[in-house]
Amino acid sequence: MVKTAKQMAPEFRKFREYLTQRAGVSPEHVEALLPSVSLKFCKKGEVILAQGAVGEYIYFVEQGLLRFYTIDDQGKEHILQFAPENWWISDRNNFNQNQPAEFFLDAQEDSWVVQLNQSFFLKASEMSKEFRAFHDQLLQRRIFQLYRRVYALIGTSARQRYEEFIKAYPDLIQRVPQWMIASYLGITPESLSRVRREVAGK
Amino acid sequence: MVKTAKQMAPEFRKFREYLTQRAGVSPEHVEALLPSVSLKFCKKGEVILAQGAVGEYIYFVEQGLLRFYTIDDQGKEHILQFAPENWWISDRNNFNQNQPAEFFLDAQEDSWVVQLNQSFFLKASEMSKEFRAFHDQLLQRRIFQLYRRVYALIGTSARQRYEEFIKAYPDLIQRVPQWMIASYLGITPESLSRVRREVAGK
DNA sequence: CGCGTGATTGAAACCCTTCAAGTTTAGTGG
DNA sequence: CCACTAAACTTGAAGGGTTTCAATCACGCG
Repeated sequence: MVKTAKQMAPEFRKFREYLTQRAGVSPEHVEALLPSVSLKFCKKGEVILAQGAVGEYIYFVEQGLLRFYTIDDQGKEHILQFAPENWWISDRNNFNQNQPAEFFLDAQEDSWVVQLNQSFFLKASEMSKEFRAFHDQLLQRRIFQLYRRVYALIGTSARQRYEEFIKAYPDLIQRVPQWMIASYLGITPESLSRVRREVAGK
Repeated sequence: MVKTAKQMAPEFRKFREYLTQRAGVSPEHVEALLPSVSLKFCKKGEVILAQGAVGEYIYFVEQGLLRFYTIDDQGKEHILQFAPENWWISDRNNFNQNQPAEFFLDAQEDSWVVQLNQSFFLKASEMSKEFRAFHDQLLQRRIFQLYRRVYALIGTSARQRYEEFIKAYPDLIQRVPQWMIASYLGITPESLSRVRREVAGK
């Protein structure tokens, strides 16, 4: 139930851990940075950033699952990214240029997110060489991941993409409805259903 | 002719301009950084980085046009990115993790490229706050551009993708053969030919 | 229990690919 | 500068993968 989840506010547990363990930021630096970020609870289905809005945050997922997507002229959703725990997500164009957001961001599960604004990144980069290097690598890995996805879309079949997906994100197939995975893969739910039957019976 | 182009070595003209004008790096900082980069001439068709190789550079295109692509099991090329003048390109996974490159990089025209290694980026970030901020934005813009491309691939038709392409990169259609544009768009050369006829006669 | 959402299945249609042939264009050597 | 050749582009016909539309089934939740 929603209230329950909300009562158990995670108090930046994962975020703290992430910064120290993965990014290598010293605990002192982390504590110095925490005052300038805020924690937000998002109920399942809540739209965090809407296309056309001007937001000011990048989000880090403490708990739960976000969904980054767009809606085309025919009203069809196209999912660009899932963001489970320990992921960063935002409409980066919006964030950096104060342009209206091109994509939507909403909560696929009840979630806790850390909201980070420009000044957090400026301060963190100023303060910690480790953060700087880590953040740089984070962006580069995302670029790389996206090139792989582009290749999958231009170079492989729906079936191959599905098989890669379940290998890469085995947990997600438990957590999101099939039609969203189809959307992520760039096919219809019907096609995914057929692909799955084919894959199962081999 | 090759020799001629080589004789006219551009001596970091665009690179210098780029760092001062676009990245906002001070001329003194630029001059301090230049000794640690090198200029390389690439003959049309030359493979700069091959899949499986371990490279150490990120490239900035002074002059010419590079092509970033992969080759699938059936020997078919899939172009992930064109890099004309003033573009940065590399197999970033390879660069950062010293992993074997997953993609190929070659010269589509006789080109001059600036080779930048890890230490350049470390020094530049150390030295110039402007470079740091700019490089960060550069990566974020690339991420954004790639999300757009993913959307185009999962959400729009071959025809729409082609029309977007000529709007976004009008110069490239003059400079690369049609079959490469088809490859970039994720369709066959035959399909692109038909799409073009359709678009022309409307 | 009934309703809504998600998953499956079938049949027809569609977009794009494949394969094969023909045409145009561009590059090279004489 | 022409002739020759290879590469690129176009066109057609057939085939395949995926979509669309419609109907049915399964399930969780009030």
